[in-house]
Amino acid sequence: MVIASWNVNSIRARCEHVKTWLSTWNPDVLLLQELKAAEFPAELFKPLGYESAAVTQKSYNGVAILSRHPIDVVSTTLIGDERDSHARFLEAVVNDIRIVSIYLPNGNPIGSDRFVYKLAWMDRFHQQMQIWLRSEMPTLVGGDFNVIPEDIDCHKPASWMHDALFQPEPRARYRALIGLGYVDAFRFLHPGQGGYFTFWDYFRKAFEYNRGIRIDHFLLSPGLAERLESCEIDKGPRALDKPSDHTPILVQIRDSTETAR
DNA sequence: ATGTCGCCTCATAGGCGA
Repeated sequence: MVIASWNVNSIRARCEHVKTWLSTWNPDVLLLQELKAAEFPAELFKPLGYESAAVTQKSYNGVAILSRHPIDVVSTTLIGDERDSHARFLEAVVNDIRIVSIYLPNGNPIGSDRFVYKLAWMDRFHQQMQIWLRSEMPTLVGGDFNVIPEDIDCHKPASWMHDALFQPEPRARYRALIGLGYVDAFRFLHPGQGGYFTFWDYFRKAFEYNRGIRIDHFLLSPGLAERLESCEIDKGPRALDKPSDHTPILVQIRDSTETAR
């Protein structure tokens, strides 16, 4: 089973890119973030064989799950704060795997209310991740985590020193998720390898010089990590005309019936 | 500080968020 994730920075602006990419790769599941629209255009993807579920709000945020297989939506909100109205979380079950699409708060500037919200969101997320570990269901969380996990996950640490994505607090919280037993799919299969990014700024020819950051991640529960086959970043869409500032990341998961090698 | 996108509106320019 192939599962991909892509922050599209507006689904309206990127619908042609997404359709082309789906017909090229034919993933079983595609997680989307930053829809930036009140409605998700589900009908655009049905002719390609994808059903969808989405959590949306006007102008900001928004997450979705596209799938060739039936989607059973479990939750559209993150636990721990009923007043949190941001569209950043969608939990579903597809093919006996819990699949979660997240758009973690950016948190800039440091020290602002938005930074406080980011840390609180990560604390609530940690709680939810802990609860999931107690269930039988294998879990995959994918999306824009807005966290640069380590120094090798950015082109030049000095350039990100004053950015919320690179601060000790969110990075410690990301490490704590790994501490629970979750596996960062890309880093697990490509240990110690720098220069692999999922986001490049629109300005200063950042993509041309590969000045980027790795902030779109897949976290796999321990049992699911044993079935991890591959994890790759597809830089292709970032090179297109009118691109998103992010590019897709893909994981391949073996069927649970297949025997381990 | 700046760069560049995409969204929205006391809308065709400017503010906000990223």
